[in-house]
Amino acid sequence: MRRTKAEAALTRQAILRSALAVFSTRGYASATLDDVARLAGVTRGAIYWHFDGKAGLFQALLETYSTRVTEIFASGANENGEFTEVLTRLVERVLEAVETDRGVQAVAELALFKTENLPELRSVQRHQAEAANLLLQSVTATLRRGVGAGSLRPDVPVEAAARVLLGMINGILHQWLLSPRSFSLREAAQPLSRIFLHGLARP
Amino acid sequence: MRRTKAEAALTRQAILRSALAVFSTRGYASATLDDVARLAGVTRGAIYWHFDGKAGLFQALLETYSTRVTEIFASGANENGEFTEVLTRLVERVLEAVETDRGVQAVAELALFKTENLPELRSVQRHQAEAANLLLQSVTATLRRGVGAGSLRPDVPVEAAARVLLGMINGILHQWLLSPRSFSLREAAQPLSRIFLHGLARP
DNA sequence: ATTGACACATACGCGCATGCATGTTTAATT
DNA sequence: AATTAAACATGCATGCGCGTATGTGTCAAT
Repeated sequence: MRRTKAEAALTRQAILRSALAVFSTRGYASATLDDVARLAGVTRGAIYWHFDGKAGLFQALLETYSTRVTEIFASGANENGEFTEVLTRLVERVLEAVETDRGVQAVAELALFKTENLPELRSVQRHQAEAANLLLQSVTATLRRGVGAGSLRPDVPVEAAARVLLGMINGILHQWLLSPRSFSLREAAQPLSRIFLHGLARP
Repeated sequence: MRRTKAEAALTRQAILRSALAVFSTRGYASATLDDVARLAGVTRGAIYWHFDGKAGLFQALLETYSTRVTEIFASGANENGEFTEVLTRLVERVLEAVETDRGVQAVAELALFKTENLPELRSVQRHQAEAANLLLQSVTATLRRGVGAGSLRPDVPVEAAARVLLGMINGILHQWLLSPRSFSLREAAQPLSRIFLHGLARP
């Protein structure tokens, strides 16, 4: 059954797609590799060939979509313009990505709020924690630049403010993900993140 | 081995304490009833006598501590005084409870951010969702009263604002719980929630 | 004093998903 | 054309943790 390389890459993608669906509906612990395989139209043997067991599949899944989110953040942070506007747009970008892209949405749900701490997922968790810390440092630096440029009040505790800002995004995401999409992410978050950022601005 | 009623209640408490420790370190899925039993100095038989299996134990654990949190919320919401002050104090109360009480802390971690959606926990999840919705309605009503009393700007979207406020708390909690206690909850959150609430107040 | 229920301990069976060790076919290499 | 190895499928062994059934000793009541 040796398929061509293109076919192999295709089944790999199919496995990843199935894994996304199964993991996000059943959760990691309850999901079985057999479910993933059958949904992809293969057997567990294919999974063990392409990935390093269950944990390896999960990690590969997270990496696939986390790069997309980091791209969004990186592109947003390097924009120029009025300071508050830049951050507001950044928030909007991220939330829009989550709201429209089902893949990003499911992965965000898995990585942020369903992080089951099994021993086999230790390395995955460390990876996530590093990414979160990097993001915090990035936002902190952005706020610090805002203070330096004089557009924010000098007495703003930048790191704490960055935590609150990210926490706000996370919190909104949490609310939106667990309630059955009862409200629009952007419409709810945009004016209020503006309020918060406006509170940081110097009078 | 028929212990007296007092002794039985004691072992029940011991089981709950052990369950809290084991579930919060290993997570629900990875935790085993044998670990819980051995930590409590009993066997699995005792657990099955006092509780309805693994899911029942988990549910009982959550209920034990969730009542304490709802008490805090209820007591805070019925205070009177300047509107912004009341809400600020409420936020502070909740965060203080989480920061000081290890039990509340661990349960918050389990219930909010490690909610593994196994089929056996469906009823638990529904219970949590109901509680969250009730809380949202409560905060929304409080904000609406603030608008009615004229202390908040009339154009504030109350429900969205309530979501953001709760989301902010959740987000901060999330940050604080997963990072190794690298900052003080109250010190970080208090001034910034004040900023947000001040932004809602009418000029 | 005996009985019965209580509060567990012990023992058993059971399913189930994982990991690995093989087949088996076919594409690529020479 | 023959050999190699890729890309899986299949089968097997294994362990682990849950649920329950049953034992067992002790307290309370008659």
